[in-house]
Amino acid sequence: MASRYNFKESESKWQTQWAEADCFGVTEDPKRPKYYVLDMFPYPSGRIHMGHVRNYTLGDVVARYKRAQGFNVLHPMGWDAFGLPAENAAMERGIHPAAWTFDNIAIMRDQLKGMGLAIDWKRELATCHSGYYQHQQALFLEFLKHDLVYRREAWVNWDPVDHTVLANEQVIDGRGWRSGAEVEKRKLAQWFFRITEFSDDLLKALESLERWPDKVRLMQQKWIGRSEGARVYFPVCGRDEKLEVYTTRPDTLFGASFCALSANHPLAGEIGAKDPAAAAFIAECNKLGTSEEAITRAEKKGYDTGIKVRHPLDETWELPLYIANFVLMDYGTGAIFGCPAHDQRDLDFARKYELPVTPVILPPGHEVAAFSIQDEAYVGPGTAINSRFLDGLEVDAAKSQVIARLGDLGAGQGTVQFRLRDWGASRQRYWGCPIPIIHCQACGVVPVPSDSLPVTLPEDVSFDQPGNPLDHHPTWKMVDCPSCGGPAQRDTDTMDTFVDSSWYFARFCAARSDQPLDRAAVDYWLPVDQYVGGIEHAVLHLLYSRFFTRALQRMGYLDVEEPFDGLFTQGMVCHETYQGADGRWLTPGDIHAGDDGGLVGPDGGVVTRGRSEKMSKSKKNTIDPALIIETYGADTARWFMLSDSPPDRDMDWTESGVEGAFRFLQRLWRQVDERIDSLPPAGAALPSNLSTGAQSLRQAVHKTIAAFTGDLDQFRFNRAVARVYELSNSLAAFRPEDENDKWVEREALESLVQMAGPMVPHLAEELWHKLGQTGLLVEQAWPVADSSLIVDETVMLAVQVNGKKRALIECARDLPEGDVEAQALADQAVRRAMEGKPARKVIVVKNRIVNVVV
RNA sequence: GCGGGUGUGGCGGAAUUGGUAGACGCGCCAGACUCAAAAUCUGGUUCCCGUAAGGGAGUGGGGGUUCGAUUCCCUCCACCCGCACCA
Repeated sequence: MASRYNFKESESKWQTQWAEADCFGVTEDPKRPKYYVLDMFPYPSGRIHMGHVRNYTLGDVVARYKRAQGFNVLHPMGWDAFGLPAENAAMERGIHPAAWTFDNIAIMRDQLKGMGLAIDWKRELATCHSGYYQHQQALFLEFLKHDLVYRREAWVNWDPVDHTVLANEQVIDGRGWRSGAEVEKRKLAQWFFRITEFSDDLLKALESLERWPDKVRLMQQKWIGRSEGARVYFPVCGRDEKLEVYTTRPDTLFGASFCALSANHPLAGEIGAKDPAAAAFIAECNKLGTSEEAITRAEKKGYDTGIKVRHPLDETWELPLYIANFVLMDYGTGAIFGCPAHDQRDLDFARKYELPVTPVILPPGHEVAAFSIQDEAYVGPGTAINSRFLDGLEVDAAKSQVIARLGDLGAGQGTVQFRLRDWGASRQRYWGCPIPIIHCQACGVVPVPSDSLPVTLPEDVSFDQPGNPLDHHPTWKMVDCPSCGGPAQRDTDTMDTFVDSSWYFARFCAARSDQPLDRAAVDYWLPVDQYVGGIEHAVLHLLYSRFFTRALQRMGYLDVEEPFDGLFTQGMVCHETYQGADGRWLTPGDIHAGDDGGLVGPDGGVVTRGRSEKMSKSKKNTIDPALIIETYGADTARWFMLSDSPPDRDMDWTESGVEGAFRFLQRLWRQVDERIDSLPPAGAALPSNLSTGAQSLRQAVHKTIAAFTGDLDQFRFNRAVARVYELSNSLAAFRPEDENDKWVEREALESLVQMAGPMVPHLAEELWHKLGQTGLLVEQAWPVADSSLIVDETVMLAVQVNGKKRALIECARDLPEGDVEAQALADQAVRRAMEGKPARKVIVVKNRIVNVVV
């Protein structure tokens, strides 16, 4: 009687053995090729969710596979542990953020260990630990020394209820995500990382990231947003001042009919100071929501300042100067010239304020006299008209001509403009890395001396009033100036948590070093060979990390430009959604099948089945991985994660799918269990005289090894899983004819177990030992296919007549074309389909297909 | 609005990158085992006509290139994602 696989016993047993043998602990070894596999480290929110399970299963397959291939594999884990939820927990439940965070880490660490991940836990780190952030503070001061971080006044999103700055991502439809208050724009002194120093580099190097998804590269490219154009200076009438404007269309300069300032432009501020109506308009602009709809719905509005500016190429030509709500302070110079004929916004604005619309670019095939602008601006190519010395030139030629002329006159020059802005990293929060700066009335900004690091967070803080707890703390910020000894104050802001995650991959190389980075270790391990995580970090985290790596290289901390050589972005884990009659979301655990085949809720009410969506608390369609692991085991969860859906696509979590995965693992166990007593011993030599059935099973084994290996290399895990099923099916159908044949059964079973190893490591380890092997499977080299076995001697060729398949013929591999053609034409079904007509043409594709054209 | 992606049986998906469409799994159907159920095993399962042999249609719709198209081109539709007043 076949017994069953006891996953509970087995999983904890092997986890213990791997840990005791320190299988996954690594050190630098220059003699061996290294492979650094990194999974995006989790935020310790409380418990692991299915997204983590998918992410870490994918990374673990790579880590274990590369390890079996002989690489020295670094696969670490840590905690992205600073952030708002900890402060929210403190406010809502009165738990200290540190206690909440460390409790969560303890729970989640156990959960991850229960997944059987091949991780070097000795390198574990948490960004909220002073042992980590002290080095971050040291790096910050290095950045400051190298002028890669600086302080300036900046417009920020201000939540007037919570008294704090919000990141752009925390502003939803113009309102603070927590308070719901309308966000205002305020000017505050903030620390900025000089990411724009590397704009060009960051953009150009995207091309070299061949093992990144195109999608991510494209998103970063758009985000960096390089454009070529010109700075143009418009003299302001009655002032000894010039208005600087950025444009990508200097060729349309003679079509200008106005200039416009952003409401936050310094000149607008000056004007507002004297002109109450202007001030009111500016205030209105600043209140305007930043949400999508607010922007698309907002009417183009302007305020005529009454001031005139002179055209840079004609001092007799005066243009009105407006303050306009659609001009962004963040882009270019915060001021534009308007050319209504060739820009839709400018056209809308010109129509509203009855400004002239002069076409200066003539579309190909049009006559000057017959061409005019109606409701749509013309943005296409053409030749310059109404443009004096530019007339007749194509757009590109006109651009370079006008830039040359502007240069001669000192009225402008060609420039490259980026959309990317410096990274504002100050946060008015408690649970983050303190900025190691002291503000002294006498000395100004003074860095905290390195021997005074770390600047640790005070533990006795209260969250009972809005705003920054560090600022409210009675004593923490009060210090003596390190420079003059006078009374001074600490910077009470903390760093954006994206700073924490911008260098953790490098810290993992020597996680206990007393320096931020250990040069020998980073030189050995970096770059990360395979990074695995969600697409949601396509821009922010992945761009910041690329910037940090460049900055660290410049400062001599490491010598790579790109942190992540290969990037894989996994899809989301989805589940069906359920709603009760009252419209409330119901959790899958409360749903069961009714008698009539429909779904019934907890109270017996009717349940509507909704579309499958990303698992989320709000839709209540989450499945707790802990429950799955408890019921089916970690290997089942891992196996199901890898089956069916390609890893980069969203997948559906279904109960029946999990059960299917569980069934297969049990079947694999049975296949070994039922045969083990009659198998030859482990290590026995290949016998001669195998039956044809055994020979073809051997072929199947080696073909599978070759294909499976290729699939793993390409992240095609779902296909790799299917190949294991196929081989398992072949083995199940196999009947050995004699003792020799049983050698092949052993070979098939051992190969199956080895291939399954990276995916379902506990079961595979168990079976490996059941098969009589003595060492650990994780120490076993990856199987290699015998190339002489993966080529068939005969092939099945499809024969088409006029493109329709009519027959299958079996031929010797590489049979000459003439022989193949003869065999095809002799086939009964082919002849019937040809209806006695002669073949006009016969196409033979070697070892693949024959097409007869009649 | 701009950019990108996806679309194949009841479902998840496969198809050697222009060469036998539907591998593998889920589900379903039938059978075996069982007093029975579960588990397991065997067979079947794109649709239509046909008892069958066989035939026809078929990869979101329409058109094209080709001996041959899920794959390439044009066009339309649906859904998803990213960016969004970027001058």
